[in-house]
Amino acid sequence: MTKSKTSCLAFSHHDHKRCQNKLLSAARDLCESRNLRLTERRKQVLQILLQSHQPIGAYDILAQLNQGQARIAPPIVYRALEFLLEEGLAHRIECKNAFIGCVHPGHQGATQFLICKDCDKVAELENPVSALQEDARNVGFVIDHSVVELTGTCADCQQNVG
Amino acid sequence: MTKSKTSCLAFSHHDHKRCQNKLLSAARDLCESRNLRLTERRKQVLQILLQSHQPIGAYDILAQLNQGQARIAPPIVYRALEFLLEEGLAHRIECKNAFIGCVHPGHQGATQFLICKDCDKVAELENPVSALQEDARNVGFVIDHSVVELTGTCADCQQNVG
DNA sequence: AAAAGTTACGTTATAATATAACACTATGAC
DNA sequence: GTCATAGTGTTATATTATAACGTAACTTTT
Ligand SMILES: [Zn+2]
Ligand SMILES: [Zn+2]
Ligand SMILES: [Zn+2]
Ligand SMILES: [Zn+2]
Repeated sequence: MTKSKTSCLAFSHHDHKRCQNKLLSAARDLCESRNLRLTERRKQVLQILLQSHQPIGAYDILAQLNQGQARIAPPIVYRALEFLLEEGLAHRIECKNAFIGCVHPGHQGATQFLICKDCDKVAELENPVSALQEDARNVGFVIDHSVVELTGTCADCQQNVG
Repeated sequence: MTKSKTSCLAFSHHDHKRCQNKLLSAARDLCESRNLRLTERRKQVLQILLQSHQPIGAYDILAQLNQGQARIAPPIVYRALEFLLEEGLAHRIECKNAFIGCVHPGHQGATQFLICKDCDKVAELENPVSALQEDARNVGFVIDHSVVELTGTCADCQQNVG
């Protein structure tokens, strides 16, 4: 019960400013502990990802970075994203070609996403996909990476419409 | 056991020519029963998708269609794909931006894919993602569409390497 | 069968997403 | 300081996808 709530951060009302700060600081700690550099660029991109629990496209990130007089190019964004994805500080939402900040940085194992098609918020779960894993094992398939993206309507949005 | 084997067509040695013919003919039946037109174009694209159990990109499909003197353009392919996806005769593999023929046309419900990163073959399963569905229900999320793509190494490819 | 309505196809142009290749700069190790 | 490496910046281009508009083909109605 408590677990579910925690996992579904995106769909529960919370102090998001605190949420952002906590995640940013967790990212700093994680990088320090792994002897990696959370450079200014990487931090900028992570902060943009953490602005909301909605995924954002690489070119939208780029646009935000270029809001001032800066004129940087796509590779800069993609490289920062590459770093964040590798370290598990962000995730790629395949069905949207977009990216989102990880809400439990440092976690091990696979992640699943609940994507609301109405408010566009994305919640991150951490269940084992047990039945599938068993099926895979039965046919001798060794899972390396999983993409589990469930699109639908979150509780809030159901109320607002129906 | 038998179920698993059937589901994992892509990873089991089989008479693929027969497999193709069966699936094409199933597609014809399905369209007829739904009063839909499996036009020449749509059939062409489906046949290309059914050439193998590996996903293929829209532009590769286009290239095949343009092998003769034909010079058709992307929208034609995307429209045929749209039709096939809507009718469940093909699937989109999100993590590859590619498409694959459905191996059990007419099936109801969600599908999961096992994607071998070595031979690139894709098997289609039909399990309910029960644990996840329960989690979703617990937070009041109503699932509409699911993307489940497990990338790894198939049994054959494990032998060939390790 | 002509007219009208609808679905599918074709073409052009362009949008949106992503990467290759190469040069420059900062950082850490010695 | 020199060197090696990792990170950034820039240009150009590849890859994937769709908007917009016109034509052709099938269906339904009359
Ligand atoms: Zn938050
Ligand atoms: Zn919602
Ligand atoms: Zn086959
Ligand atoms: Zn394989």
